[in-house]
Amino acid sequence: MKVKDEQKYDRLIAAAIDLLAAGGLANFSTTKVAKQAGIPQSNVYIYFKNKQSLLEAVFQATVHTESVAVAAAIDDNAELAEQLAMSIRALYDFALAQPAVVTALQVLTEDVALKQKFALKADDTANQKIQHLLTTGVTQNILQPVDLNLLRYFLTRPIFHYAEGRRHGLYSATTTSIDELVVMVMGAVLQPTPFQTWLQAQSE
Amino acid sequence: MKVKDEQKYDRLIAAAIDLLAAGGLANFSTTKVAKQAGIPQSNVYIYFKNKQSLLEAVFQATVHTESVAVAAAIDDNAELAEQLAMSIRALYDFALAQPAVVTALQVLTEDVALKQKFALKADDTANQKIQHLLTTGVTQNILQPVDLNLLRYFLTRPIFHYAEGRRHGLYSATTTSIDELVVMVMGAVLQPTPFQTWLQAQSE
Amino acid sequence: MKVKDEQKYDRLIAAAIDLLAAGGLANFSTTKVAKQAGIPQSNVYIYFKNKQSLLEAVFQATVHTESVAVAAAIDDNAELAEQLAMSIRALYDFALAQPAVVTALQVLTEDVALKQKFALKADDTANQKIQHLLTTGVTQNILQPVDLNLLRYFLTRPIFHYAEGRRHGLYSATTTSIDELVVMVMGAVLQPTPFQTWLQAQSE
Amino acid sequence: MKVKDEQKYDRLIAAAIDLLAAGGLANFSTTKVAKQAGIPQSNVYIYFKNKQSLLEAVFQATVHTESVAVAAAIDDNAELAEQLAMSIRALYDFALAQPAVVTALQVLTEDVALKQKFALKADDTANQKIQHLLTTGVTQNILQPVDLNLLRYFLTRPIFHYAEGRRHGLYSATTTSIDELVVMVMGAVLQPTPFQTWLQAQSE
DNA sequence: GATGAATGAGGTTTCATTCAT
DNA sequence: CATGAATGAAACCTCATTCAT
Repeated sequence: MKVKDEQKYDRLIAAAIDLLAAGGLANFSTTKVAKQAGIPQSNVYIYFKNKQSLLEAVFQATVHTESVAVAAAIDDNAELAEQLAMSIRALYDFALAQPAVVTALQVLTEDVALKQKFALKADDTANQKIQHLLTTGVTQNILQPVDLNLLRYFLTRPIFHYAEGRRHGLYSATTTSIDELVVMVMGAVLQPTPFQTWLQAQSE
Repeated sequence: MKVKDEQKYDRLIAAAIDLLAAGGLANFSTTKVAKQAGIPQSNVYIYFKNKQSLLEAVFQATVHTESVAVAAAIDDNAELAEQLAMSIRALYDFALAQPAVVTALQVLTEDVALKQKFALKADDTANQKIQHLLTTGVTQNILQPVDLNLLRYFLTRPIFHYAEGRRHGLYSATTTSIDELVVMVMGAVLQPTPFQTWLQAQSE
Repeated sequence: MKVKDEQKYDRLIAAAIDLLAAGGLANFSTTKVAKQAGIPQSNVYIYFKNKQSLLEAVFQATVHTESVAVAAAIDDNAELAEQLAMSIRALYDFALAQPAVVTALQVLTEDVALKQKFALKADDTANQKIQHLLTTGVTQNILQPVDLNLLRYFLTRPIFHYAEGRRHGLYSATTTSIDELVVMVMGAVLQPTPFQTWLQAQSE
Repeated sequence: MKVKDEQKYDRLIAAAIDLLAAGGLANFSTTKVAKQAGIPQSNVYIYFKNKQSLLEAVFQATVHTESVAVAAAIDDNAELAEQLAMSIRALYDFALAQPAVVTALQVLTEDVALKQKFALKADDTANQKIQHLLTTGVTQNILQPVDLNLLRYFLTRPIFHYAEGRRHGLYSATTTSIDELVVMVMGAVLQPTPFQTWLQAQSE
């Protein structure tokens, strides 16, 4: 089942991302993916076992792309809180640069029927780095002592939402800036005292 | 579109909610809705112009139910910050009590293809009450001075996410309590100083 | 089954004519007729036994309207050939004045499934007058000695076709005038010698 | 849309022609076509993009068949007027030999909703030949100086009408012969003088 | 491995007609 | 008589998946 022509494989993934971003899961079909990729319909089943399997691959690909973009933007030498702020801004930039990837990822993550069906690849180093950042933050009493999934939720979903809102004109830089969003997210994930500290560091 | 037999209308809405909650938009069909409601499929078109129109009705119904539940739980005499905290808890209770309604609402709100296609009914008084709360909060420099949509996002989505996580075992009361979630959300939406004030009021 | 509210009856007929003219039999339905007439769907079955019966009534109505218009325009004192020419021009004027009626009639007459299912009302005096004209013409060796139906075909269909062509820009007055069409039709229905005579009378 | 199994394609076209001839556009459906062709309904969409596209293919096929039959019967060495007379008789013979093809073509040509939606294939040589005949006739002052579409109308529709009338008993050889029809059509399309000339040539 | 063909199920919508009120 | 509701059939079209070449 694996990959003779890697170029076609990639084209299928890319087409699937575009399709998901444009119409959501409800309008997603192997037929459309193949057409968009310029590949015969039945070829989808050479590269993927079935529709579900294709979606899983899309999930892995988008998570990975996003993690890499975010991890790359983090300065390891900065304060932990500052590293988080950086990750938020990086995610925002990424969401503006690659809206389809982000939207596709959101579609897949949000879907009721697929929820938690997808297992994250354990060996994604970029992903691990971010995970490590959170663990450390909790241990050092900088971050709220809650489940990492919840922290991650606050650090991603609102940013996706805001980025999409900006792209579609729901938000504008004047009514709601990215700086304000960063403050809000930091206010949620940081413990009160580190939050104050971080705020003062910002205003200097 | 005048409806005599309101009972069937209601059954269709209820069936649609259940279906959306169970399978998302991708697995939603008028055929299934009708079957679930125990009604011939073509009857759906007596009560609704088309599929889209049915979804719109579901949207209105779920928004309304949720707004009512939340608005009812708010004590008008409490401090504004405290009213917000109440609304968060009310929303959480509602999400646990009526998970299907909340999930259906989320499915409809989150969908790429439908996004912002649905117009909120302007005359929903429960909804207006919450909107008013936010406006006042911003004017009085208690809430972050951002677009009301973004405030509302923070005040709903994370709660839905957490409630669903609790229901599915992703979160448990010991690793992450609702109290902690309330603090996080308040940290996001309140301005730093009112946040501090509110925190102290909590610990007393 | 017959007609309490004659106004609604007429509205249904008129709506049916418009519908047939706009979309042909393939897009004709009792649902659409009722909607166009602003009348509840099920009311169609008060005024007409069924769809077929409604179409039959439309047929009678359109044939009658057309016959009256044509018959009224014929000068009984003119030469027989000239009377025919008048009828051609009258039909053309009528087709331009009431395109929907003419098109609906054509749709009904041309349809394979209905063909010759409709019996012409025998008591239509306007219709009888034209029929009489043709009989006389054949008897007097002015018209070609063929079946009256065929004469009538030549005296109507090409005119409908031309009128519609004019309305839709297929023909224009400069490339093909109504005068030329009259000559062609007269050339078809008149016997050669009367045709020559008629032609000379024209040029004087 | 490349077709391997041309046999099924042809069967679909043939089934469509029969269906159109039997019931007109109003009773035409892909379901029925498929059933008549002995093929699953969804297979229609392997060979044709949609219903409209199937009808277009039927149109091309019938026009082509008819043009070929007519063109083949024309003796290039005969007088132009005589060639036209030949084409009329050829069309009549064709209409008797292949009534379904002719009726289907008429149904498609006459329909209000489809009118002028179908583009004639420019590369149909048989069709071109007839068109050339008409152009020449007009240039040489043999045919009436009108739009070619109108000439073509007179040279086809009445013949179809007559042939169908014969088949259904509306006309019989004794009341109205094909010879008489030829004279009528020639009287319509020829200019008066060539018409006289042609008539005399006939009686010799 | 690649591809066009095949297929049966399912989806949305419209319809003609009937019925109860 | 008028009308909204009801219904089952049928229409068009798309899909996921399999198969033969």
